[in-house]
Amino acid sequence: MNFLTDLEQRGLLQQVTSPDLLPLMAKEPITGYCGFDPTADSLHVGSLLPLLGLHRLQRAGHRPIAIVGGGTGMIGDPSGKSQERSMLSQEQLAVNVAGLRRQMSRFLDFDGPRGALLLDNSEWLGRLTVIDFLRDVGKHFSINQMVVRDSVKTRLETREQGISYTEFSYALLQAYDFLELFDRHGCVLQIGGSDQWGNITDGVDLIRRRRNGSAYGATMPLVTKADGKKFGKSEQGNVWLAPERTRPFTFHQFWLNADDADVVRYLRYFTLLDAATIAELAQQVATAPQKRAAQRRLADEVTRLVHGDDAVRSAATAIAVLFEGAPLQGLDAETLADAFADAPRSQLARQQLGTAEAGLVAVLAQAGLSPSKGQARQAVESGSVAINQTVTRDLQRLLTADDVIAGRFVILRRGKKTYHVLEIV
RNA sequence: GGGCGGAUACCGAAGCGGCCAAACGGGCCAGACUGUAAAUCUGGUGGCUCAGCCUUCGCAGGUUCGAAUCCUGCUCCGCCCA
Repeated sequence: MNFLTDLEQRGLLQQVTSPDLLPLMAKEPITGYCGFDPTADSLHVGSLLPLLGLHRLQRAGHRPIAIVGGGTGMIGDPSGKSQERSMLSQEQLAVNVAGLRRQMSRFLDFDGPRGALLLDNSEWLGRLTVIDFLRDVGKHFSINQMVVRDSVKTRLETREQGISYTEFSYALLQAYDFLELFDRHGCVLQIGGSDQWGNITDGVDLIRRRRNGSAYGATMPLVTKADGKKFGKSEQGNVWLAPERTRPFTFHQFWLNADDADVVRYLRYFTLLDAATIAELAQQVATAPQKRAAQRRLADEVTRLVHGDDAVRSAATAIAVLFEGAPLQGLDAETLADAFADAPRSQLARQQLGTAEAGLVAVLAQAGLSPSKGQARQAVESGSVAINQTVTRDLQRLLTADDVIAGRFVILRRGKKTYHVLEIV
């Protein structure tokens, strides 16, 4: 399917710079790019949209280029930021760039005639001299126009924060990136979030002025939530793509917990499922919301894209155990450790089993499941504490060898979903 | 500089000599319900060796059998007057 039509049908097309782009892309394969800021060593779910954008571009027969902004990352994009960015050190930047490259490579196919490219713009920005930049790029930009741009204007209006000359110049560097890619790789398209519109059109304009060339831009909408909260946050904070930062299970849960009002849109945005499949799932949201078929599919699909099949299977096991009352006893140590990978863990000496040190109340407090023994006691009395998924209200309960499963674990739970893994050593 | 009012548990806010670990509301935790949801209802919310004991009501000292409550000094915060 045509790239733009696909985006449009998914509600992913916010703006396009020119109607000429659609026929152009229908006629021949083109090269398009998207840039990613290395502000951290991992992307988060918000970046999935542009990343999948490149993936869809490639699927539609075009060549994608992903840029990791090693150069622009040293400057900081003022778009959508209410205050001046703190500068990253060179070393941190290098670490971040490497992290992003690793993640992005999952989404792109680097082989073949339309193999993707993964570039770092410090390659050319690092070589650019100030004088050349001011003459060749700066000359084409009007301060008058730049100061009325929202990203700049809001910062100019807030007197305390203001904007530095450095960040003010960011748009020019991004425009220069586009020009460079146009020259080197014949890249004629830039995609990005809707907050990138201004930066993208700057590039398009620069290419026209310097090369008399035609280049295009397309933006995708900001992801919103029906309840008005910010997308991409879980209770633990940002949802990252890096498994070290956000465990695959937590990642899976993030999508599984999508609101009914959001889930169909997310299926269109974040999966590669076709329209018919999504329509069918939408039907199920309407008729049998309690089954959450759409949420399950969404979570599985996105987790598969980001973490692979194994992560989807592990998540299924963990869900069965954590929420659906599947027996723990049959599980081997590895599966068990995996299912509870997110849970904090502590250790208990095997010889303490059956002694006062292994008293349930004491262990709960020590493990941090309850802030104090007094509260641990209340939790036990109220029936909110379970050992290996079995509720006990016995304040005198001692953990014994019989409680140890898979040879070395005791799974403690307080409330519905606060777990702690006690490892017997 | 002078006058007045205030400082209470995570937050807001009652209490003004014993019945105060401290009303009430919010938040948070848990239980029921449920779709691992929302709403609702119920319970809990200083610590412990828990029918008892210990430490808390801005800080330090005092009066009293007994103080969050009275007195003195100090710190900070509001308002009013110079």
